[in-house]
Amino acid sequence: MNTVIQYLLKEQRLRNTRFRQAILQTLDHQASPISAPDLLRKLQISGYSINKTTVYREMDILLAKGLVEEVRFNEDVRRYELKSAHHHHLICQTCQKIEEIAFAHDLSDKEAEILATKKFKVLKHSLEFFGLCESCQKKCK
Amino acid sequence: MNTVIQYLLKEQRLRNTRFRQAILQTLDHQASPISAPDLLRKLQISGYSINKTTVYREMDILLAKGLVEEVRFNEDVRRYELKSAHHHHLICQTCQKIEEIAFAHDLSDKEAEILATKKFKVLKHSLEFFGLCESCQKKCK
DNA sequence: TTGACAAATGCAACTAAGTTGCATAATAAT
DNA sequence: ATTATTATGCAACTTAGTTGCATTTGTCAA
Repeated sequence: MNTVIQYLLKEQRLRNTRFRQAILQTLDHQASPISAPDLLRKLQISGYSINKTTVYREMDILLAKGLVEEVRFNEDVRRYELKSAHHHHLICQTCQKIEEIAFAHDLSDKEAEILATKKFKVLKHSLEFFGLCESCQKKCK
Repeated sequence: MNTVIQYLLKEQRLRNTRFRQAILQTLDHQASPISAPDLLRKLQISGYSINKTTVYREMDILLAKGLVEEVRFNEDVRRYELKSAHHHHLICQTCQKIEEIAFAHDLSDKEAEILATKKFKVLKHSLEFFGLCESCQKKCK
């Protein structure tokens, strides 16, 4: 299995279980953030007889250890992605396709301004764009 | 009751019912976005014997008619606020206090860039800041 | 290698948000 | 007042997420 993942587990003192491996592998191969229910289904289809409690608890652990990041779009579910470079998303409101964007836009000046004027210490932010992807724009014409 | 609300209802051809009035008044007096369950509780405490189905359906209607806006923080509930000037929020991760910020930051250049490079037409965005409010910063020291 | 301890897992029962179908009540226009 | 339309209540439902407790599994030291 992925040696980077192996290393991260060692570093965080997390046991190297088959489910944890499978979850991290799946997240790694994922092009966009996935929800716990989707992850569960995906793993079960792949032959793992894993329980939903395990998936939810695992996401909590990985979040706490800083291996994954939680994002939330305009949905009733939380989504997760491996923590890497901080990025944002384009969410199509028609076909629900989610695309990541490497975002050059820097908000640290803004966050400094918020601290100065509002005395609020920003620890993280979320910035997501909702609209129409290229193919859905064409369909709507 | 508020004549602005009255006017909006006329304009949108929405019936002027006591529940709709109460919901709009409540939203109007709200300093930050409120969830449907909270809104329901608030109305019931105020003496309205209103059903949760009504509240949920009402929010759908007001959303569709463009009278309210839906926002979502890192929670399992949707929140609603009267649609006015577009603004963003500071959400304290310790005491959960939510503050609105009138945000001078303009993202339309960014959205134009996204259209040009990604062919994605942005219809709306969400930008929220999570961190520590002034008093929680002091407590954590 | 083995034994012991801590971490991981399954199961069942639970909470809470949000939805739906259908019957009834209230509103607005004529 | 009559009528068509919209709003509402109720009950039953779906789904995400949580919790307590019993059991299994991984890790590490002896």
